[in-house]
Amino acid sequence: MYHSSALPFNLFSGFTADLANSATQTELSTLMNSWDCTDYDYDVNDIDLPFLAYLTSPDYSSGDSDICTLSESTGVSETLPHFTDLLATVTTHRKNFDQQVLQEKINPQTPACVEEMSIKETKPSPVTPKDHKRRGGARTNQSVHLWEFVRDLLLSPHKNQEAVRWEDRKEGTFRVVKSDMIAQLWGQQKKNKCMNYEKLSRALRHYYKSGILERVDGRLTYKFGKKAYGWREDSPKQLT
DNA sequence: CACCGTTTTCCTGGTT
DNA sequence: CAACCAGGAAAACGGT
Repeated sequence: MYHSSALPFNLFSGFTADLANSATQTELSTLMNSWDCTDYDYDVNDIDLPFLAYLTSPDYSSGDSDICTLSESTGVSETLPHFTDLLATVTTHRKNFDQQVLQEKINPQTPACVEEMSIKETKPSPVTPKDHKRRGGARTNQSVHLWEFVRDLLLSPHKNQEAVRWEDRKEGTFRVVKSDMIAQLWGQQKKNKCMNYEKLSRALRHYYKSGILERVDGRLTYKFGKKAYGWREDSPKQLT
């Protein structure tokens, strides 16, 4: 049923069957507590559990077997496209889940955020100089971080629209090709019509300090840092 | 309610 | 001159 090699972690025997059969978040959390994930880079949190469960389900396994076999000679995965697909699948399911949670949180009868959005849209407002000055926003309820968004663009050419492309895939360097486009895409994601590349790039620069991105020479060029995960083509540690 | 992390907004100054 | 880059500062906002 479950393909151990498809998951970016080692799992102990019997774990996956339990995982797939766990009905509630609490059950899943309890189960996860018994698993030591310290050996892996992947940072698992509760929200990932439904997707881990999905990966172990018959639904997932029906069409995908022998994913991510490792070459004995090179030690590198020979079926990387499958792994990329897998990551994309997990990402999609995660997003759907996030949307679902969001929808449950928002009572359609009292659409506070919709109201807020319409205010934002219909009322550019007679701003006083001060009002105009600071109108920040935090991360969205969709829980997608900017760097993950960029990573997903790099991994999903169909969404990408050539806004960003790999400069050196192995090094993790990438280049923003269309700065306006990527800002627009990010703005769509965050439902923020005021997003532009200036602001997006400032947000990217904040990642230098946390190690998610590293500085590299060259305009519009960035590099994934040690704290970034899921972007690698061959990640033996994850494939085990 | 306080605090934290992330992102947004704005800004100044420097570089390509 | 336009487009970027580097960061500081402050604020917004979701999550805990």
